[in-house]
Amino acid sequence: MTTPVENTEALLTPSEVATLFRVDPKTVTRWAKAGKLSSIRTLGGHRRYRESEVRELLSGVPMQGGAS
Amino acid sequence: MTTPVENTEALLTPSEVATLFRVDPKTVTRWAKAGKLSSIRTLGGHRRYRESEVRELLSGVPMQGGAS
DNA sequence: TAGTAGTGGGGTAATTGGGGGT
DNA sequence: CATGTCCCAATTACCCCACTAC
Repeated sequence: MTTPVENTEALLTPSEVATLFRVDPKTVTRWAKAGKLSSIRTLGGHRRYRESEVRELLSGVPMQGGAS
Repeated sequence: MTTPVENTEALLTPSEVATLFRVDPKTVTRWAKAGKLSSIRTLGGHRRYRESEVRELLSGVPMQGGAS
């Protein structure tokens, strides 16, 4: 709340997301490539994922915009 | 390393649940479709099952307050 | 600066999903 | 009605090595 310059969203590493979904870290990377998961790249090229988004996906929240 | 993720429920793969119940993985899928078993889908469409729920079922004490 | 763990990238085998039939 | 097995296509898991993160 009173934290200065604090707009940082909690980020998760590929292995952490993989543990949450009970899948392989490589699979999480695949989801990011497919655009199914928002990924933030580090300056070195590694990916970080938003904890809030991951939790919504785990909660069974349907994807937005997707209609058929 | 810090572990900001602690709200994690242990998940099981279809084959693991099938092994525990001594049935075919397809059968576990049937149970999920029938709503007899809570299932969490991966972003690729594969199902993951809650270990706690499976254990309750294996114990012969099905959860009545479970979310569908 | 060095060292260990994790990650990215590509490729291949195993598992899973869905429908249909016994 | 419930389960096991067939088909196929898609997704996932594990193999390698090079680079990043801490």
